[in-house]
Amino acid sequence: MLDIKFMRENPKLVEAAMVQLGTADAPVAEALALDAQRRQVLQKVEALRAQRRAVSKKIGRTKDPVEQQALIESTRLAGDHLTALEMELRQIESQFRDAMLRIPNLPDPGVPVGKDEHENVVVKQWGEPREFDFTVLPHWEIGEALDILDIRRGVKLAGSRFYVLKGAGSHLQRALINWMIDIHVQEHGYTEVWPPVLVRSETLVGTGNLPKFAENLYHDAEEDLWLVPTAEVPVTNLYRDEILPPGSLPIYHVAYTPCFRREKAAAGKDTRGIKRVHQFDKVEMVKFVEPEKSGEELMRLLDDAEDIARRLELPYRVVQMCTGDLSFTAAIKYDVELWAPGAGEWLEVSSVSNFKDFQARRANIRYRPAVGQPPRFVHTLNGSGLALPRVMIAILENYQQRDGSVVVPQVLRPYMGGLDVIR
RNA sequence: GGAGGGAUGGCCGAGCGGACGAAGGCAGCGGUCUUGAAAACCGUUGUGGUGCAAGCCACCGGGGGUUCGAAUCCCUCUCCCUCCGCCA
Repeated sequence: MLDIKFMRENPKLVEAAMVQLGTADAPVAEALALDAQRRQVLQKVEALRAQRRAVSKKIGRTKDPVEQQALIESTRLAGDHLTALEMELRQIESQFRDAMLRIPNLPDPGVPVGKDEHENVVVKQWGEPREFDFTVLPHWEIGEALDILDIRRGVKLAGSRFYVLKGAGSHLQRALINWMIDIHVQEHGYTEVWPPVLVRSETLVGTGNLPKFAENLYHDAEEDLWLVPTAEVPVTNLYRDEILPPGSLPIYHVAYTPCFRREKAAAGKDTRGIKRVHQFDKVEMVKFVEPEKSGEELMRLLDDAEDIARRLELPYRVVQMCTGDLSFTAAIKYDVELWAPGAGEWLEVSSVSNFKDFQARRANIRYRPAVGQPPRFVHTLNGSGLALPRVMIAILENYQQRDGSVVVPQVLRPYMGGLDVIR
């Protein structure tokens, strides 16, 4: 959520930002009009309430029953008027809030301006794609041949875009999760969290997934609970409606969760393999920091994600999103992409964003800089560290050998009982 | 799932229709005293909205209602506790 005061003072700037984001349909003008209306009605309501309070106090003090009755009669009509106005105010406020919740975050001034993903900027590349002296296979062929990935049976159980890992495939996944969390906790300074993966609507509003992106989420109507699309949702909301005491920041959390995405919009895209599925696993990093620090914290968060790719010795590149490809909530965002030789493409395995105070406003997450000082909104950031199925794809495709076996990355071997080759 | 009891400021806890943004205690902060500290004493301490400002308004778990007036009465939701049932 944007700061309404900032919007009032800089309407042109906000409108211009919406054009850059390619979301000129965002209800900025509507929100501003509702805000003006809201304040107008609010002033009337407050004046009437002040008046009512004064009369009521007088009624309480009046001893003479006749005089008291006269006062009650005189103010009854004003009361009805007030009730009507209050109802109007409530309606305006709810419309106002709804409009505010549908306006995206403003891009950081440093974000390259661009129309869509074609204008994203590759800012870094690490590692050399391996040269193969045999025909490289895509991960689904490698996985099926080794009997560690069973897509057909996954589909039997749950439908398209579901899969089953088996034997060393399952073990590799478990190893990756444990190893990644250990690195982030022991070497990057994060505190581990194991949150619920079913959450309430308010939780999803806090991170910006609702109200706008309900169609991408799984929802249990009976209990009104939602399956999280990422650990970002429960972990960011950990401190919703709280004022963190002085000295609390920065807070770094890392969490593993399964992630659930309906991806209705993506039907028909990336249908082969496990690149785009409805349920996947992910290790996610979330930071809560002071506003002045979020810029540098973003770069460190990005490096923490890259570090995982480097340790796995997987070639990767870092791409900065242009304005047109920025997510709804991010002010600035980088993707880490692993090279997948089998499919011949770069796979997004991490999306590292600074949301500044956008989520903090929605979720009402504040901190007190020092005793006696007023609270301020924190800045939130997050990044995958990393998304499992695509790391799995990259490992299978990069580490494949002529005979169909797959070498286990050095760093994972202690987590796989010393196994060095899956065959 | 069934029966009952609760939710008040950072914490504990009073208030059950008007004098309550809310007694009292604790904690915190400032001060007096002290070589320093403790004790004692005095003072002070919530969040937000709105307005140029003085100020005004809102908030006693959330939302709605009754009333001239609600922390207090009614409805509803959420959460917590006790007992029974069920359960990995």
